[in-house]
Amino acid sequence: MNYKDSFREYLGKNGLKVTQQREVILDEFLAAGSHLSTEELYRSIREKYPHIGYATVHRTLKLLAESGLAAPRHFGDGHTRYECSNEEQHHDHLICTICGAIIEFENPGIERLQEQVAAKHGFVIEQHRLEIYGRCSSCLAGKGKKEKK
Amino acid sequence: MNYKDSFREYLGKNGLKVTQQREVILDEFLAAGSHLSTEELYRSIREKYPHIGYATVHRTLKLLAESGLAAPRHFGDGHTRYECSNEEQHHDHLICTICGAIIEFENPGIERLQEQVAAKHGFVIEQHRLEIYGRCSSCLAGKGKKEKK
DNA sequence: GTTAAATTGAAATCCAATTTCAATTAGGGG
DNA sequence: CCCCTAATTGAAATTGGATTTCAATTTAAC
Repeated sequence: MNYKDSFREYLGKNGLKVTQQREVILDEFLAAGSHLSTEELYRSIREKYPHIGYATVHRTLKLLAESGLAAPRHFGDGHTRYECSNEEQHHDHLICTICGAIIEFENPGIERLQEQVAAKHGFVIEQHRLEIYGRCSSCLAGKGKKEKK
Repeated sequence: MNYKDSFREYLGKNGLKVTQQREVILDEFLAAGSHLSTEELYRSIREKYPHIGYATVHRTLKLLAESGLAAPRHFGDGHTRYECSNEEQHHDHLICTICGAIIEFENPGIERLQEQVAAKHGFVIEQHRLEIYGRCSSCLAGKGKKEKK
């Protein structure tokens, strides 16, 4: 089942309605690269659909998160960003402190060690967050390539 | 050199002044357990020193962070928390989603794997943040032990 | 002691997130 | 297809922690 159907199903099961705005916002969310902030997605949508308000974008992103189709992230710039929860596998992030690029990665070895650490403290893991901040290869090579993410 | 002297040295080198408030706030910050929010530290200080304002606590914590004596953390409850940067070794956190307890841990193996991941992407690490959220042993055992951190 | 520069603290401001509320829309029932 | 009620929308207002403003005060160099 695709994203649109999943979202419609979630809405239906919860007595919520399928609206034009929600459809548009989901489409644009999927079309835009991941890790967009509410503000960025709103600006992007406003170009084609000037009648859609910021509050609706905000609320729809929260709905997507509740439905499990999107996941909120915080990378320290004060803006909540959302990414698609497409992959079944958990992933973490490399964030460039120069250009803001965000690279996803997976590492089962790290996950395994985390489980060991948790077990040692009698902890049961619900979720985790690993963010590595530094300089990406582009910024290290030609400084000034100013990739805007 | 102890914390107080380190802080005084930092202040001196930067043309800043050693004030009673800054001394008190550093003392209380060191005395209180780590991971206190600005608000929590302010409340704690206010009992003994009602004349010290929130803004001063806030500014002093930022100064401590700039001087390298404290490090700001964000654990998702919307409050900035500060911890002592005493240990030379980097550490990460286990956070209980029930009682809010925060446990520090170190794991060189995880650090090593992070370096490998970064290298694979041509990334140079500046810092990282690993937070593991879950249920601590106390909360798993006697539910209701309501440890308030 | 004098004095300029730094600091303080109460209040104001900032700003993203969130909520309010009147007008509009979805969609089940008839 | 129309009605009707609950859900939704969007502009504006509100929230809340972080930060700044600014007049009064304090530090510390001279």
